[in-house]
Amino acid sequence: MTPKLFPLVSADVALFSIGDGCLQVLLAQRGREPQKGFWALPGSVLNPDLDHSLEATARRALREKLSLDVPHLEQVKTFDGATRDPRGWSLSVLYCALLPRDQVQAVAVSRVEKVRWADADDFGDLAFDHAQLLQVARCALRERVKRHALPLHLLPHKFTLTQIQRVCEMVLRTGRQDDVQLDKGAFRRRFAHASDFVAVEGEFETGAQRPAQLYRIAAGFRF
Amino acid sequence: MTPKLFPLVSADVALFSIGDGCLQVLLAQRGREPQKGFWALPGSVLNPDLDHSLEATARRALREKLSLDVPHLEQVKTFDGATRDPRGWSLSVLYCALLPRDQVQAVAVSRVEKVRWADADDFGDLAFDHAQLLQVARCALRERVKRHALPLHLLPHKFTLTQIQRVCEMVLRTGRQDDVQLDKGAFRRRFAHASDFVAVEGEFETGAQRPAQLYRIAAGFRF
DNA sequence: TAAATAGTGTCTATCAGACAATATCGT
DNA sequence: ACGATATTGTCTGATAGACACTATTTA
Repeated sequence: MTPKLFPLVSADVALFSIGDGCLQVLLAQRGREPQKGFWALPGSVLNPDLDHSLEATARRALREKLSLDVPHLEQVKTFDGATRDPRGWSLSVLYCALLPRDQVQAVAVSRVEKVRWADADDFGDLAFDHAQLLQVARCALRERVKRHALPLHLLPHKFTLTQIQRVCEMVLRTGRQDDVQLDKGAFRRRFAHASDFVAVEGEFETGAQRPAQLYRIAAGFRF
Repeated sequence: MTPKLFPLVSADVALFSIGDGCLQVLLAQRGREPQKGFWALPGSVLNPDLDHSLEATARRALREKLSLDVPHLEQVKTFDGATRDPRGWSLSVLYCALLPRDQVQAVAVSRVEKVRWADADDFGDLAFDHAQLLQVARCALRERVKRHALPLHLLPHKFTLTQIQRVCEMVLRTGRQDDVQLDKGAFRRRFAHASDFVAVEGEFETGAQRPAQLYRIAAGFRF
């Protein structure tokens, strides 16, 4: 028998994806007290017998509850204090993950928890201090893209330059109405010498227009 | 009697200052097992009865052990796992603080712990995984200055533009030998419209040269 | 006057935003 | 041909690095 956990240590995940033309985040409905029935970020309490690290705790939460495996999980910030959880002194490490929607069957597969996609800028009330956690993760994501990092893991395996740009615009938005428009020329110029992604020679996205070159994430890319 | 802590939760602080012409960090010698006698970042185990938050734990550590109070304490990253501390599953939140040397009497005052200033890029072996913690804090500090944030809290109350520049160069260095030289003109131009600090009218630093205007941190400045 | 450092000005390469021009598809 | 979007090119203003020049002190 392992000793009782005190303080309460857990890992929570802000899992972002693109859907309905905007940035969305995965929420899970709490199945037990406290705050049963409230929506919250998916997460799990540390199990020292199973988890070598809190990142492992986060991965286990996604795997067990959502049958989901994410490539990159990044620590965002730690939230702690005596009053944030009614059970007492608690600490939660917030992680951030990005997934292309076509790799997320979570909503369909999950029988353990009720889950839904929420607009990343309009998600309503959440359990505990999770609204604050989510806002911090959302903001961290926006700041990274502002610093010219590319959220390529929000895109499908193959993608066009215009698709990257649209995704960046969605991440940069601060609300639903906001209309962030990046300049096409400037945006493409930035990647003339970058190596985050590479062209898939001979493959194009077709449509009622000139075909668009398809790209894929370069080996070694993180974030 | 409070329940026994499990996992072991603590807060550690990387306290930077300028001394001996380089960026230094404050180390404390461990006074008890495990790793007694090893040098480590100052820190303390969470005491739920005293600490409302882990930042409070960090402040308490500085206050109790070093008779020190810092204005700004910033969370850097959380380190955790089953093997980083011989006592078992542990978690430590790393904080970063900046202090002008003339406000640090720690080395003289402290009778609780033996402390010393170490070169921030050459600090030798440390207890537990503290060498890694320190490297992460050091790197985070460098990145912030690279992004044009000013580590004004490393400077004395009043300072000259050249002093800011020297401090930035020290922070940007990656090692002792490295010779980062910022351009004076470009450096000053950056702050023509900035509001991080303001001139102290009529006050100058004198020497064997043209007197230099003194500045002080503007109200509301963080970091 | 010389040495030292403060403070300012100039030139240029680079880059981002704005926007125009051209290319290549489906219909 | 036309509409739509991809891709490329041009112009311009802002900015950073390099470096030179002037200013003001002590010795």
